[in-house]
Amino acid sequence: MNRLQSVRGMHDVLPDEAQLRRRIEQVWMEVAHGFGYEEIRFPLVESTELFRRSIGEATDIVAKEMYTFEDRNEDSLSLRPEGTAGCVRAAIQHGLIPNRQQRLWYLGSFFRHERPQKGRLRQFDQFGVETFGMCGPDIDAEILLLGWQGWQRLGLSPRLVLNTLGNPDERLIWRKQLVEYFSQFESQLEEDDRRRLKTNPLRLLDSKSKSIQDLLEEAPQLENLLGEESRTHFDGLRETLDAHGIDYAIDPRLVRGLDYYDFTVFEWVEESLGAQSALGGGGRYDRLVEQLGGRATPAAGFALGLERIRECLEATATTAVDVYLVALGEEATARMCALGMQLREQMPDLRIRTNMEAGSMKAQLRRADKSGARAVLIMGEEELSQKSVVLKFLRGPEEQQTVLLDNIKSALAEHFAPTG
RNA sequence: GUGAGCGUAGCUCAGUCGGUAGAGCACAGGAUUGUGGCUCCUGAGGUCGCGGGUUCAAAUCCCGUCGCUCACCCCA
Repeated sequence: MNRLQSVRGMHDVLPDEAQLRRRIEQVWMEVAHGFGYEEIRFPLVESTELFRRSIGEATDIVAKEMYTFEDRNEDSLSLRPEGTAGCVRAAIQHGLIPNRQQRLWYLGSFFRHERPQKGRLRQFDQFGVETFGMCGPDIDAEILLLGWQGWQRLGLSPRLVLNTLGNPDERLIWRKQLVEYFSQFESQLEEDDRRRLKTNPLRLLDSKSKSIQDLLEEAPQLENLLGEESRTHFDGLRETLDAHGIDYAIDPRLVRGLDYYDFTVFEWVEESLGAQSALGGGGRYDRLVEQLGGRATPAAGFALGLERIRECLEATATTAVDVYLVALGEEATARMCALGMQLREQMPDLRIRTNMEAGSMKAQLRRADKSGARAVLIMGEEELSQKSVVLKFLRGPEEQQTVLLDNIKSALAEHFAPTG
């Protein structure tokens, strides 16, 4: 019988790392909160149809990376591979969209059946924001400012890469020109690139193959096809970013792999991560709401890969408790347990760990030391009869003292100032 | 889906020419009875990823498989 293990590409998060993960999540939740965004939660499973219609049939995500299955009613369901589709579906279903502005954020797990590697898991966590009902470049700028504040608070400074994909008409023309251009060189193209030329020619732009990169030098540029609206939008976004002193680079080759983007697209990139270097990305998707059955509504958003962000941060986990409770003998153990409950009620910020499995004084103090506790309370026969407890400090020069049970709260309060 | 490298104790790793396993850290107990950390002693802990093959004998050689890592691909 094989030893049970987690499924491929789906990792456990152990206590050391969990703490850092929680910090990252907290930063983003607080930043979104501070911008007046509201939380939304939606299911991990949706009908497969939803993802086909939003992300696009031809994308790799839908074509070969989804966890798709039939349930007992023979309905085709899929584990969500990204957040935007489900968020939009939920917003439409509950009337969150028409005739108003909406700013939402979400946090959760997503699933893609890809070959795992650094920065790429089959189950991964994302934080994302989606906004509806605002068509100007100022909302594009706002979500970038929101992101910028998050990076600041985490002490990171990923490179912001920006591009515009124009409107669908402009893009269609560009796409045709690209296909024509690359078709001349079809015989020189590698198999992957030839396939892309057929199915998703825009993706040739970010191909890593040398031949493509060389050919791109002379390839038709979308910039030359952009109309008034597209230009004004992009310029407006850039002005706002400049006004806030936010650094960015324009990369005309940034296209992204989901079909629903228009106008603005962007990524935050941290090169040191290796091949999977995008910490997050997003853009504007003005057609998606209508495409999914809602009233036409402009929209913009982004998503961040929490595991990748974690990779950039040092684990400085401190799982230390504050106070460790040591007791000798049955009666003292029971009395100490009660004292612990009392103190947790009186001082809810304190982390108080009770010794289990008895053990000698030596063993208990050793566990206290390992727990990282700054102070320990000790109760034995003597203290029991005196209605007192020994307060001993493990980390500082303070002498240990015997404290009456009635005074223990104030004695602790002297050494553990309430935080936050 | 493709390619390369790697799977030995909880962790990091050693293991020669095939002769059925070791270290450090971590863990538990002790060094005169109720005081942690440092030191010393002792102990516990291993289906050598899994399955098959070759052999008198496999952690070691061969095949398969699962997993990890990195890259392609793709994206967060």
